[in-house]
Amino acid sequence: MKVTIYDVAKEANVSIATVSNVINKKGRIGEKTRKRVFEAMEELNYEPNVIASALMGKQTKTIGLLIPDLANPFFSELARSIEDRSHELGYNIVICSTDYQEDKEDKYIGLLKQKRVDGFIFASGFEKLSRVEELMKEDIPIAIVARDYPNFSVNAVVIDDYMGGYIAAEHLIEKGHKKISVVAVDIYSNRERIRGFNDALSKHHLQIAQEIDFIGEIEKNHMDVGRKVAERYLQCEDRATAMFACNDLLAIGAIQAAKQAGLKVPKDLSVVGFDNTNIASIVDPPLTTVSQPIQLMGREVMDLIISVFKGEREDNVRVTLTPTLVERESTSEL
Amino acid sequence: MKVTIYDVAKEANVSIATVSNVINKKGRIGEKTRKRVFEAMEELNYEPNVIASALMGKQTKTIGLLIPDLANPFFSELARSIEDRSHELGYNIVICSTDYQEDKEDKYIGLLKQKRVDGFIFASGFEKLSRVEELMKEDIPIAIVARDYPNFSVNAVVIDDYMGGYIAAEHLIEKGHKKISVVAVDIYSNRERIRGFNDALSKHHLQIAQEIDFIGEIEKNHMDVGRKVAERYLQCEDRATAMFACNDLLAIGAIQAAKQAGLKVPKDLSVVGFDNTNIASIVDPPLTTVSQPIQLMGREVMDLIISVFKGEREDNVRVTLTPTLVERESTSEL
DNA sequence: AAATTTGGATAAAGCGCTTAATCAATAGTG
DNA sequence: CACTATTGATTAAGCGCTTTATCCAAATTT
Repeated sequence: MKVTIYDVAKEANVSIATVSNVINKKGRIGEKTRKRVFEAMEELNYEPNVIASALMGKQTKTIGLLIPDLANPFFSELARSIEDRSHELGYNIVICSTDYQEDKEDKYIGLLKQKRVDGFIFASGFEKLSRVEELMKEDIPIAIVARDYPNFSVNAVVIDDYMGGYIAAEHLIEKGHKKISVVAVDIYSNRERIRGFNDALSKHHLQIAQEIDFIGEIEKNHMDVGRKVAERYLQCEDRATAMFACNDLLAIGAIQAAKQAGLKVPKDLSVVGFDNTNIASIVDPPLTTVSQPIQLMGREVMDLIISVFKGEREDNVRVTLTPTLVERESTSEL
Repeated sequence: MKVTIYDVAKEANVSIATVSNVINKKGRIGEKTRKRVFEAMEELNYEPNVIASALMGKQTKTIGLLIPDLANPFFSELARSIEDRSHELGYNIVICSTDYQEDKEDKYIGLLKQKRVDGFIFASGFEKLSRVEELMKEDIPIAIVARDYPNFSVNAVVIDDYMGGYIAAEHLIEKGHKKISVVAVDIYSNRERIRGFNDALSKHHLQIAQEIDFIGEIEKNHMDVGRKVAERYLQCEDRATAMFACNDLLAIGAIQAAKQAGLKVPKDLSVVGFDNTNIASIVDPPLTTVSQPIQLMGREVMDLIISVFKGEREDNVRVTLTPTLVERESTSEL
């Protein structure tokens, strides 16, 4: 049988209340009693039942993490960094991949609420705020990462997407490019990146070479999207000499399309990506890309939600991190 | 305030036992009462508290998944497939990355036991069986995936590593290669793969060109390992014309080393990888690799552990899946 | 010496649920 | 019609813990 607090109490000749107090470092306990209790716990190999204490209103020490797709390198790296920090702080995370589908979001949130997770971290991919608002109304701590909701007061760790797009553009402009097109799927952060990108071009009296060609549905495989879109761009006469892809996967797809069309990257076409996932340095040529500080984001968002638990910090804080350009070999002078 | 089973009972004018019974489809309940209870639940927006029912000995509907590193594509893809199946079956998984470190394994197993997960899935990376045996002694369901322990009776979903190595060798031999070296880190499945590889070579009166050069510690970054090892191999006179890398990351590292040395892949050096992760088709040239059926493995291991919960299947089943060779462009005729 | 404080422990209620035991009322049987 | 089954619902105990109120004895104060 599982050993309970009763067994420990009996073994140590004290009441269960005392054992509980020893464990939680609460109330006054004599030195010898404390020692006896510890010995009894050791002796019996006692492991407190988190379930039972959660039922009494304590934390479950578990946090729900919703991401679009765990198999996507950006999110698995982000999840890993959140995981690391959560373990440091004594929490576990349960990860759910939503595939950008609202019914899945609903289902997972429901499941996790029933399990009384201490809070939720939402990573990107949410267009609708209603669910978040609902949770906030129920006083369930939440934090958002890698996704900004301007005009909405919520705990969030974000990067400056606008700036990310801006520096991508500046890089390309510096290299002398004038005809630049954009590869993106239509989600919020990309719209911000494009806005920044556009503004940088405007400043230099340039504009995006082609109408942005969003693929209808947000397909699971961004690489295919990148390839298809880039193919189309490359077919038109007077093609662009550079492309800005709103994430690394899209960029890689674009590079593949270029290669297939017999173009050399970066000689014939420069490509800059976004995210700086591990694969950016794996591909050939290594990708010039706007780097998101993934490690830092994970740590920050975890710390943020923990501080909410503790009531330490003012609620609804927005932490903005800055992206940086990592220059590798997929871009060159025109 | 959170709405409880008591509120529902009062609203529906029945006892809490009745509410519990309609929720769990147990005992006899009249049609009208059932309806009234459902209406009350709907009305009050009732969500059963999994914590409380877990305390009564029911499942937590949560499974612990231990993997070496969530940021490694093979494992994040595997985790994703396990996650998908677990959701289909109404479970959640909590993922822990162990980095091949025993103290982390211990810590996470302890944490998850306190949280009363229904079972554990161990994915690869475990050299020691003691912890697994301990859990089995405590009657905690476990299953192992992507890691074989021959001579040990445990629920496991594995691929035939020996065969994987074997077909890799045959492929290279067919292409006319005679001088072949092996890139690997020293973990169990790799030793099996190499054994199969070796046997295939022997059958053709060949042998591995170079003493296998295991890097001491299992570094986090397999790509670096692959690069370093391959560099060393390529420096020696009479270098091999082909390499077998025991996973895709190692293979990619090897390819990078080859490129750096001014060699063309596959013209000057053929490389075959192992795993067939998503990155295999991303890199340039696309990787010829031994494919593990990741989707299937995830699904099978989940189904396996569930069947243990239900006592449906004989305990300690080993499901062996077969790897297949996916030929892409990193290998060619000599 | 009596009154008060205090350090150290306990009894008991309750968290939200499940379930075995029980019971009331109706239906079925000879 | 008396008696047993059957149906449908309830009572109450208990899962393993936390916590508040309470208590007792020894130490301190007056």
